[in-house]
Amino acid sequence: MNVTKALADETRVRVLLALRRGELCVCQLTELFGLAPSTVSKHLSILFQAGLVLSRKDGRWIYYKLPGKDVPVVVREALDWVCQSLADQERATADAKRLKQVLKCDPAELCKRQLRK
Amino acid sequence: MNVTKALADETRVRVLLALRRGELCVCQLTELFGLAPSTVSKHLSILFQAGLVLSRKDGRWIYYKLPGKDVPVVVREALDWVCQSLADQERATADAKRLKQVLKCDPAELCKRQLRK
DNA sequence: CCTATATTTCGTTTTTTGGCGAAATATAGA
DNA sequence: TCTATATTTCGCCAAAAAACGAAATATAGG
Repeated sequence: MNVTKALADETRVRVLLALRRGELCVCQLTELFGLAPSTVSKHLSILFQAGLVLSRKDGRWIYYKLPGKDVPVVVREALDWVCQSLADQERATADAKRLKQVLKCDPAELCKRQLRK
Repeated sequence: MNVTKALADETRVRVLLALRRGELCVCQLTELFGLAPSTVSKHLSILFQAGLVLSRKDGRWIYYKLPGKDVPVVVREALDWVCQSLADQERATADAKRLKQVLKCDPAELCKRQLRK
């Protein structure tokens, strides 16, 4: 719905930057940020409503990714801005590093780990 | 400080769009939005901290304006995005119309009117 | 058709933000 | 220097947003 409000939360910007590498499922993002799955899910739904991400269901997993070129100009420009201007901030670099570790794990393993908490 | 948070509030985006025409003082913006002077002042300080506006003191009046080209890329791109993508929304057009009326009044008159409330 | 499990939805609590009015600050002009 | 006044700062309250855990939903695989 509202793009500016969707971008206001730091976690949501971090999600967008993490998705530059390619699609990720909820448990991978949950692991990356160290938040509760329900919290991450909420953030994703806000990004989705704003048109800033797309989702794809694959069995029990739901993958989120950045949209292609066929989106409203507001969304396209917003994403370009985030990716170009906010990408080289401290937090983003740390996330990129941590994401590499997360990607080494099988999503199923991540989910089990999260259940234990 | 934080550009995304500064853009999250609708009033603050309206301020930026109103400033496209040129500088405005606090009482003019106060009149335009129908909010308390202290509220408008707070919004302006948030925009200022984010680097999205500049201010100039002229006697008892303080004028705010959009910055020129010599600002960080994050700020420049954000402003371009707001002005290009958010300018033609219903709210913005109504504001532009109302702003013309406000500009007809002497700032001193506006301030007196606001004191009476 | 069960069971396990990935994600979402819901209800609640905590934190953040936006709003106002009153008081403080600063400046113009008598 | 005194007064009027444009803006900001401060303290408070209400509304919005973020976080969590528990319960609900949906699907894979026995």
